[in-house]
Amino acid sequence: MPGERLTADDFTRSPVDCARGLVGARFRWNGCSGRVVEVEAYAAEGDPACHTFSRPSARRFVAAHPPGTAYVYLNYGVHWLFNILVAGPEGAGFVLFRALEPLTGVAAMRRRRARRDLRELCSGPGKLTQALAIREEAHGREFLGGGRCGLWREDPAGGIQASPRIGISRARELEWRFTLRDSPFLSAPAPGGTR
DNA sequence: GATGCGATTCAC
DNA sequence: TGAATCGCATCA
Repeated sequence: MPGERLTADDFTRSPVDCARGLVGARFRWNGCSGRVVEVEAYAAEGDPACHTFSRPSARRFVAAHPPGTAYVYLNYGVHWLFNILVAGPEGAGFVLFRALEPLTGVAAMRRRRARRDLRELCSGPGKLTQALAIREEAHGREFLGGGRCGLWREDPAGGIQASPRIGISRARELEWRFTLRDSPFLSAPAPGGTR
């Protein structure tokens, strides 16, 4: 049973707090849903790995949209990556969704992914957008209050681990990747300690 | 206008 | 281990 629904207000703390607080949450998107088992935080200020560091367009996006807005972009010219905009007194940034534990709509996920194993459906930022059919049309959308999409708080039973973010070249020292401990649905094992 | 680089995934 | 593939930033 999902807990209370998340609103834009839940994305007004720091990007790190928002990311950590999302682990375990139920994510629903147009008939599919999953448990959030892996996210990363990116800070608009002082984080060289964040798009805002080198992209004026990302800075314009942050300035022009409210917290809770979807930030979706094409990576490597191949994969759509899904983020949620964070904006508040503690700073702005993004939470990148990196992996889900599939819960409902599994047949559609399997069809879109052309994979059968549950662990191969949403175990990566590009995989989960393909499984849930999240594409560029979601970019800039306020989806938290929608009837078919949204997030619901849920206890991260098992605990949360913090570890370095994946696939970045800058600011590797920051442990801003948050994973549900021992989940078999992660994009990669988490080496970090309990947090 | 041309060049280089990715918050990745999958096949080889 | 390397190809696929393209928007955006940077430079000429």
